[in-house]
Order: sequence, then structure tokens, then C-alpha cells
Amino acid sequence: MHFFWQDEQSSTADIAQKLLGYTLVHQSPAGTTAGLIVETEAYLGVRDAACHSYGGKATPRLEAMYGPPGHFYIYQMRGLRLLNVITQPAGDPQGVLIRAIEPIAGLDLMAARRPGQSGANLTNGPGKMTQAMGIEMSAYGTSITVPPLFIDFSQQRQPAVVAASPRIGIPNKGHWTTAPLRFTVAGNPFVSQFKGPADAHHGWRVD
DNA sequence: CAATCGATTGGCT
DNA sequence: GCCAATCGATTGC
Repeated sequence: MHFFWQDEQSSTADIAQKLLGYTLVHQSPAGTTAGLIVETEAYLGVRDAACHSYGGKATPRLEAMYGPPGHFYIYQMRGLRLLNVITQPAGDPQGVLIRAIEPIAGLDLMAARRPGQSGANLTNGPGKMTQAMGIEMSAYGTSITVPPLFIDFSQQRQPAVVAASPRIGIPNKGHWTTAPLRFTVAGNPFVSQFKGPADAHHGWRVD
């Protein structure tokens, strides 16, 4: 299998933007869930004060960050899991956080995994998304092109407009706090902290 | 609505 | 023990 940046040098910010519109799929015993990626954030490695690998920090939990590109790095926080894709060659610990998806399959299963929640609240945040899709630490370090958890690069929905904004939850980090490294499909209601009105086509280009 | 706060799990010092 | 790339309920305009 193949992912679009493995044969050409691309910046992590560039990869983060281009991941929008691809489909994230998770096959589990309970069923399959899938959705279009609508929100990402770039983390630029050793020079990025907001990145876990800032300053070359390397602990057992960060191992996947230093590994080859095209694999998942999963971080646990307050009992939730945050899903990242490693972007650069081994030894350059940069990644993209997948923050939100627009569900396209397994809606009932997502709702069952998120009791009391519905609509955009199923997947409009990094912890909500992994909970709705049933993503576990067993996917840590696995390839982004191999089931049960993978990104389908065979087709892509094109965003009409990609918006850049500061990353969420990065206080007191100087210019890294305000750097426009968060990318969203403008007008898509599944983007975290989205405040209407939603675009008629959810921000996707129509032909 | 916008702002604030408490919950709560795992990893690191 | 302390802190964290969050979430959801509650409070107060």
C-alpha cells in the first residue's frame, strides 16, 4: 500500500492540509466505522514547543514518533486517545493529529459508543472521534494503510476552502501558540468548536 | 452563548 | 506528585 507523501518530500504542515478529505476507516468486531477527515493539526518535531518530541525528548511512549512515516502514533490523555500520523523519515519526530471526521459509515455504532451524544458531538473532537470509532492502543505504531485501522487513499473528497488557524489547547508556547498549524474544511459542521452556519455542502467542492 | 471548572487516566520526574 | 495536543456540565451575562 501507498500513501501520497512517501515518494516526495513534503512538509508536515503540507501533509496535514492534504489529509483533509481522505477517509479514516476502522474495522472492529462490532462493525465498521468510517469518516472523512475534516480537521488536522501539524506538530513540527524537536523545534516545536507544543510537540511531545520537543527538544529531542524521547521516552518509551514516544517511540512511534521517531519511527518511519505512515504509521500511527497514539497518545493517551485523561483516559482518551488522540490519533496521530507520523510524517517524516525515521529520526525526525513530526506528526499530524487527526482531530475530527465527518461520519460516513457506522453511525449507529458511533452513537452506541458515545452514550447521550448525537450529531456533530459524535466526532467533532480528537477524543470524541477515537471514542466513536472504538480506536484502542492496539493500533499504536501500525501502518496507516493496513486494516483494521487505516486511511483509504484510493479516493479523496476535495475541500472547497481549507482554513488555517492556531492549534487548540496550546497555551503559553510563544509563537507556537498562535502559529496557523490547524487545518479545517471551512464550513464543515464536524470541525471542533464549529459555530454555524454550516455550508450547504459541508464545505466540500461540488462539481 | 461564552467562560469556567471538575473529572480522571497514564506517563514521566 | 504533577501535568496533559480533552470533554461536558454548569455558571453567569
